[in-house]
Amino acid sequence: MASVRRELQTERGTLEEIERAIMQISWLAQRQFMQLLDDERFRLTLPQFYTLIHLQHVGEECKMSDLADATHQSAASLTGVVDRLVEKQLIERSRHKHDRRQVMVCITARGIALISEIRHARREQMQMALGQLSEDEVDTFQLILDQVLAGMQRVTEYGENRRLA
Amino acid sequence: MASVRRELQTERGTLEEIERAIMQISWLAQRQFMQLLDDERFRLTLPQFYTLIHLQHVGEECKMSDLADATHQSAASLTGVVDRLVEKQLIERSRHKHDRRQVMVCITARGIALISEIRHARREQMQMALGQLSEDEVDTFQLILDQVLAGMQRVTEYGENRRLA
DNA sequence: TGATATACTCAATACTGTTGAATATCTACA
DNA sequence: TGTAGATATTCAACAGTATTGAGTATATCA
Repeated sequence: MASVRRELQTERGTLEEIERAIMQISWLAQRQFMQLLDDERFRLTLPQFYTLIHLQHVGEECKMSDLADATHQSAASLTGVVDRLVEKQLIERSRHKHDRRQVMVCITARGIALISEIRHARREQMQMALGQLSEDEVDTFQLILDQVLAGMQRVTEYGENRRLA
Repeated sequence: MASVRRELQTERGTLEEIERAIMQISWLAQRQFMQLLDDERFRLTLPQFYTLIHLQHVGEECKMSDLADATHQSAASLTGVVDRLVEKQLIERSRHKHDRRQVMVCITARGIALISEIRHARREQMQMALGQLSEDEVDTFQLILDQVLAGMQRVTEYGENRRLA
């Protein structure tokens, strides 16, 4: 941590370059993925996809509020997203057995199948994007990405804590 | 390129991990940045910001259709985005001198100042996200990111070419 | 001059995001 | 037991953005 701080003070270029690159990649990645998801086979939006994939990842039924936290959406907008996924029969809504205030959501077999199709379609794009990297670079990249992801999750938590204060 | 293809066939885990990490980082980065831009000081949306920052980057007036291409938005939605930026006096619209069909857009001093403020606010988040990386890792990360960005831009171009065919 | 191409905007519709209010249900305490 | 307060979710109203296709203005070329 200290090393980056120091570098930031003395030579601010690299960090700004990375910031710029991450922003551009994020924007581009979302745009490209949005277009892929708009294909007639899928007809999903980004929030719908990220909601669906989280449900597939946890593998069991999930509380609305937990789902909202995990996908970084407000409970209010998640309601609409879930409405549309239920309509497409990709997920199912139910009530918690004991606490009937809680709405539980679960991915269907159809939802799992769709995600698998999307991942397959996505692979072609990823191969092209990462095609110029050597094997070593791919490995290094993965390690660094994991750390960046962890760092970004810290930012989110910090922001939430600060909001409470 | 060949090396990644080969690895994909033999051991598909790494590439999928990277795919997952890039998707998560993109989603998270956009969400976090969205919240930052929603601050009362800025009140911008993501499309508005990326449009503004492209205008600042080119530094001179820019045709609507070029701006749409560069920011990966349709001409139709860009019209609305530009409307709102003009309303906030962050950019200005004018007509091309010779070809009066073309609408030219240019960032104002106020727009430049706002971007500078946003960058400054963003820096805190980035420091926290990248804080765990060593200096070497930061340098390596930057080099790899540039290649990934180039790769992703190839994907976009490929997609556009294929759409024409 | 008239036909066609180009550049952009507009209109209708769908989805997502925000806020704050409304509803239902649970919990705890007198 | 009954009721106040906490919790979980939805709803309603509104703004922004994406998509499509139609409409308008201007330019170009025969």
